[in-house]
Amino acid sequence: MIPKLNKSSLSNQLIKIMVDQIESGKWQPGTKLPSEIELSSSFNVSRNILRESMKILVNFEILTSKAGIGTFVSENAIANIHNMHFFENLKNNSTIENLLETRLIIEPEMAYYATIRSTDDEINELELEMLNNNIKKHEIANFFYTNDFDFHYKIAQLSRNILCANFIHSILDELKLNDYSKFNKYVDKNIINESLNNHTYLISAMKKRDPLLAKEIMYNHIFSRISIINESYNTDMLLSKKMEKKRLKVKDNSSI
Amino acid sequence: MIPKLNKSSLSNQLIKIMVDQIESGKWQPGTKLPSEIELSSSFNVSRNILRESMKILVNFEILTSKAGIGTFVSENAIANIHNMHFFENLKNNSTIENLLETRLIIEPEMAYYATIRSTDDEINELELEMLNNNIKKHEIANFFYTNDFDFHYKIAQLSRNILCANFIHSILDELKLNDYSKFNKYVDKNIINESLNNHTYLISAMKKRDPLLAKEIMYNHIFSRISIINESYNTDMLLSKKMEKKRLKVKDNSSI
DNA sequence: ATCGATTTGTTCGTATGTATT
DNA sequence: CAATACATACGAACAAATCGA
Repeated sequence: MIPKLNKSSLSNQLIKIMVDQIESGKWQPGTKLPSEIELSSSFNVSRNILRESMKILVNFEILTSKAGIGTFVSENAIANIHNMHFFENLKNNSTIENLLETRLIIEPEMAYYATIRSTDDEINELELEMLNNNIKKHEIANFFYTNDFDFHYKIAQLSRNILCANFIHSILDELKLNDYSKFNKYVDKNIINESLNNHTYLISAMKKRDPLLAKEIMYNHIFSRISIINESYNTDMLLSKKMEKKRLKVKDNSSI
Repeated sequence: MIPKLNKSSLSNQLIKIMVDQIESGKWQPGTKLPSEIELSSSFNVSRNILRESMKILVNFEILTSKAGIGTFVSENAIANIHNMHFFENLKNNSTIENLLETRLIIEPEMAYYATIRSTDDEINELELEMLNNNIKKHEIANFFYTNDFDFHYKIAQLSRNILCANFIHSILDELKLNDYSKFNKYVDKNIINESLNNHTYLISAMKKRDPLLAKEIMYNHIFSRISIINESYNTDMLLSKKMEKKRLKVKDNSSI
């Protein structure tokens, strides 16, 4: 039941052609394009199909159309083409190594900023939701990971850095889609409980308003999770990070 | 000569409506939509307009169309809606504080990974380009910032983390667009030279294959740049980061 | 200020190719 | 094979916005 590949519809080909025109500098930012009728005849397609392609580029703000005047290459077309490529890579070319490594880079900082910027009420609410989810996971282990991602996304939101929060949201989504099953394969009760303890520990750090501790907990939390997957896959992706870890002085967690 | 706001074209309204349908759960992932004819008549628009809207959602992989079968809500529609929102926020709702803070979060790690993953040839090439750009900047100070961004983007590329590299690329683009002039306003010869020294220093750390040093240099480099802007704007955005800096032990740079 | 030319925005009718039954 | 349902694609037309004479 695998559907055929799209073999690139006409409008997709048109998009590529037009983006190439801009990237190659033949269509400079600010210049006015030929009219839709001219373009459609020169591309040898109907005006409707051309419009469908242009609508997508307009949506990315690579082109801008003004009724009665014409269509222009937008002033920041190149930046928006980068954005489009970024978006495409996020969907299609993201490896699990890249995704996990990105979490390791960003999420500890999210914990840091969440700790210094969230209100007491927000922390309490986060704790409540976590406790509720912990109860649920004892019933259905599968649900645990969904909630785990939720917890991480909420931390990112509390950081007040919308960009990074959105980025992490997309990263977590992508992990859910690509490797949800693989994640679950290597999970047992002990790991779940360790993960939950980390969450509890992190919240306590936030309550103490100790951002550096929160950052460290988040780092170790994600790192240990990656290590499990890493060992299972027997890859060497994070070997260097492991070396770094030895050089970090890790605080004593026994106080909790 | 300011053009009127679009007052949301028909297709834009349609996109919003359809995304709402999916986000609210009325259109579940995997379900088949009514045919284009039915939809266009129930939305009271022509088929072409409907198709223009659907093309955009198909492009985001929120919907998928199969000729002869129909259009479906894609299985990972919600994730892709997040991506779409992420993309919109990146374009429209990114503040300079968010952008700069994101650089401070990610770029030091990019320097870290670039140091352990780039080849000797790549480092040499980077150095050559930097030296060439340094000569140029002495002639036209304005060009300096473009080249500065280029340098930072190349470091990110060398990290081999495509996701973060793309992200940083978009961030840098956004900064160029939004605040290029403001950046330049507070720049004098001394700052440019300090910046150049940082770049040289960073490359030397990469050559020594000292990732932690590279990371620290990058952090301090971006931090000091932000501080300049920060002081000029007299905001308190990075107050907490300043406090943290006091707690970091900074290596002695005199060896260079 | 009106008119006409140009261009995008929108609609309708129709034909074709593809998959299901 | 035939009938059906649907997306894909084309062409002609009108509406609305804009600009210049």
